[in-house]
Amino acid sequence: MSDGQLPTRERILETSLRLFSEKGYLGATTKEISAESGVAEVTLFRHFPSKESLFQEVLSAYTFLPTLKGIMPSVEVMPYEKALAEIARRFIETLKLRRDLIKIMHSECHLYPEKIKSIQHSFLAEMLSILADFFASRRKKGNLRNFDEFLAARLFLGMFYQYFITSEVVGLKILANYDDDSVIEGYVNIFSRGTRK
Amino acid sequence: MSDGQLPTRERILETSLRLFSEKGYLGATTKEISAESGVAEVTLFRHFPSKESLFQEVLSAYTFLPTLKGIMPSVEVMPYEKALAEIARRFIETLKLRRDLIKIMHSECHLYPEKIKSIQHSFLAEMLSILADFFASRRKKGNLRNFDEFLAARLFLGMFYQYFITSEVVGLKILANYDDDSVIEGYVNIFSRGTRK
DNA sequence: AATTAATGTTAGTAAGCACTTACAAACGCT
DNA sequence: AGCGTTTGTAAGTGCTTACTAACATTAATT
Repeated sequence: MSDGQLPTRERILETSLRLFSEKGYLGATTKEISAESGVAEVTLFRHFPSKESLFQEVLSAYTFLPTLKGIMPSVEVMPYEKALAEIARRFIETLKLRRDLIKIMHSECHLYPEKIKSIQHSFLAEMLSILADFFASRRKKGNLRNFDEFLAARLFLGMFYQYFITSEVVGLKILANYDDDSVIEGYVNIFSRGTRK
Repeated sequence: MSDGQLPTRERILETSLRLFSEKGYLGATTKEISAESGVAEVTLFRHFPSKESLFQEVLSAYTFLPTLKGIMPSVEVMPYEKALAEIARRFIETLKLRRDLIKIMHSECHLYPEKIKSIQHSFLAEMLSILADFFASRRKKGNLRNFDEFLAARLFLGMFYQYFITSEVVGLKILANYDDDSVIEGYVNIFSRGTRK
């Protein structure tokens, strides 16, 4: 084959991300990780001094900084409900892209609390403040009634995050007959009526 | 001592519930479980033929059937928003009571997907239908506008479940300056305005 | 051609794991 | 007193784990 593969280190990191998310930290063994990476086990330990440091590096390597900031300008001109739907759509899209990492954080958050918590916290905090700012600017235009912006932001992100986790991570198809778009539409409809004047 | 302790089997189950929820299935060892139960390791294996069967029995023993059905009559006469707040309060209360079990299901749902999924599914499905009925009966009275009741029920439970998980299981105090009651009030306020006429 | 760096192979370590066997001690019941 | 049940102690099974040491191989660079 024409050697189109990643360097050893990245291959190990990618395989680790997948296996950790599938089997958890304890369930994924260094033997299996190295085998699936196509390297000898000793090579893994030459790149990462221990399994724990490998895990930490996986978390660091694939941290996703929220891309929500980038879409805010484009929804600026949309009507309120349409803007909310677009934000939700992009949010779910981002979550799906990082599904493996989210699975890890979802199932191993008790093992490495400080590391995972700081990742989740910085992610959530930035998202919340962006969204809270959005609500504040819409209120200035006179579209919204009075409510706590941070609480509303958390409610908004939380309801979609919960939808994502339940259907994509846990695999519970409790709303099997609805697709993403109709859930978004239904949720956003209730939320927007609950927040606008 | 005056022997005020549970029978051996129950003690092992209780300790297992705690340790599985703290360390996960793989992280909790039979040695530690038996030690913390105050029994010999061999006694554990005399009561439960394997670690896996012990885990299954923990899940079965502490399954909680939703007590939400019992509170619906009492909220019948309340005004809409007050009823929603009471339902949310009781829901969170129930979740807190079963925090350990929920932690297990939260972190081990990849290990025994079929068992855990069926527990979560039956729990969720019953909750959702109770709540959907509640919405339907309120609409008959002319209080509510038209919306999909199941979608709304899932939104309602989901937003509070997510709040519970984030603050109680993950330990993320992102809304640290709000207590349960003000979060309930804020969420319910938006939700009720979004669903009533 | 010689050197160097990255990797593979093989064989191992020590520890921990779920789980077992054999036997002794304590207990209630008749 | 005798008997059955439950438990504890002690020792050990075979397996897997994370991790290592010694040496051979490959490939690119000088």
